[in-house]
Amino acid sequence: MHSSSPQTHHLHLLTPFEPNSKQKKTQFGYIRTKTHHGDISTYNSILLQLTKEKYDPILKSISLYQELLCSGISPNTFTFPCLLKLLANKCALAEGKLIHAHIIKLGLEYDAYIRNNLIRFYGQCGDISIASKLFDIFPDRDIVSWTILMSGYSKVGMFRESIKLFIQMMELNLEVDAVTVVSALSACSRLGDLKLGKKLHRYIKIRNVNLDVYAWNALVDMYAKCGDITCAYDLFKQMPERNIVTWNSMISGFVHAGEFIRALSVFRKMQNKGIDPDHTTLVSVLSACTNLGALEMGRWVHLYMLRMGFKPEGVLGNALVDMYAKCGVIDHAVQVFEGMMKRDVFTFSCLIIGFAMHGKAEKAMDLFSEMLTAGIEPNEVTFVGVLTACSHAGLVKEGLLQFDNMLKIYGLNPDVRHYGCVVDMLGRAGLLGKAEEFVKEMPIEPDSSIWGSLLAACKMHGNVEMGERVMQRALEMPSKEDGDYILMSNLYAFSNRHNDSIQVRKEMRRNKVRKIPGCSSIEIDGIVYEFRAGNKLSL
DNA sequence: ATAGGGTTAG
Repeated sequence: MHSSSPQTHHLHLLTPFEPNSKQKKTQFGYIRTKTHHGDISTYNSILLQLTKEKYDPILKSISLYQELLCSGISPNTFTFPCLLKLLANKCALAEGKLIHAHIIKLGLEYDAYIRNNLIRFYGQCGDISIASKLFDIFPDRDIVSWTILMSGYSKVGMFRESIKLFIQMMELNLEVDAVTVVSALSACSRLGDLKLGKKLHRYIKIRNVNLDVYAWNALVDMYAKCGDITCAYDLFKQMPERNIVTWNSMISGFVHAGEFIRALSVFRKMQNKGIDPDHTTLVSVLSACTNLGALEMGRWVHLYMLRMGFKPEGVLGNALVDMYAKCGVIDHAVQVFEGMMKRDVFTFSCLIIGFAMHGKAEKAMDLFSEMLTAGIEPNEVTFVGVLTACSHAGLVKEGLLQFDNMLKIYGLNPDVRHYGCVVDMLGRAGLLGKAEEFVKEMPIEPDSSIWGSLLAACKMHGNVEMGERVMQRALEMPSKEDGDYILMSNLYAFSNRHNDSIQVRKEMRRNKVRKIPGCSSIEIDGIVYEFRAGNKLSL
């Protein structure tokens, strides 16, 4: 692993700094001392301007700094925050360390702005240990230092550490503001720890923190991601001001909670308020459509995108491919896929799963090869698609090989989904003994879906003896599946053991296992309605 | 003149 940044070639520009020398030596020899931009404040304002540019003007900023040094001008406390911000955005760790040395040499390391920017710089560049060390030795850390370090931890996925800092602030009774609160809450969202989230919320109320729309959004998101969608929606309704992110958080919150109809209903409310959806909104809306099989609504999103000039690229493109693939219009999924400029592991995985689900195993496997050829590393989900394809096509040998390759070649640990695919594959192929053996030797605890697959295989091949054995194991599971009873009952019936068949049905009723009420959705004129068996149509 | 925050797919 090489840790050298791609900007290393600029390093020679940053020669050892001597503020008062008239000439600067670089690898290219002596550079004339000449002021191009006047005094230090002019340089600073140009640097500040650069931090606001859309593109990454790292070359420009470094050469500007270089020019400044060569002009014999001393950088001051206003120079470095801008410079560090520019370098942080590019993760130019090596250059930043040099700048850090310059800062120390100039004795500017005790400036609060510079210290905080250094912490931020190291945090952004992924060297969180340096960031935290700086924070620790910083005598005058303020609320900004705390927040910056919290963000640094979150950036590298150390959410517990991030929240630990907030708790420390609570214990020290330090002032917290809306920005600090956002950092803590978003770390909590990522952890999905509702208990912790509630604790933070209580503290926010006790301290009477003045919440702005960012903080409200973070609260809504925290409750949604931690599984309390009711509370999230209550806060959403009572918050004083909403923006597009608020709506997006609420829609994605409902999607996350599996409440797809309510997600679309919030989307409709958003439109009624005249708020135009952005990319993020459409991704969540497409996800809801995918899960509902709401093809017409999905098509509408696609048309809307075309009308508004939203390119089907990146996350949005992937969501569109997924929607078409799962809603049964595989040809459109392929069209969108082919129209995309860049395809990543998501794009490929969506289409591979799509092909596999449509019984097009060969296409799925071809696409998998194409993906590998393109140098895209597969992940766990890719293999769910690959194994599903093998299972449906009866490609047992290939499937077992791919299952083996997961860990051997790609270092991916198979989870219960993958084991389920293999059981399904062996079972469908009639290799019941092998399937049972495979389940016995699984390094993870089989769940009810595994037993279900095995039982389905027994039913398919009329193996009562094994079916009884499997059923026994299925009944040991904490959640009894109605499908298992029905499979077993049908297996008996198929084998002319009608009394046993009736017994199983009776036992199912005795154990109060009911077929889960059919819950589905339909679209009428592109409006998605949900209905449950026995219930009235409800929006 | 300079520093900290939110939403997105399989």
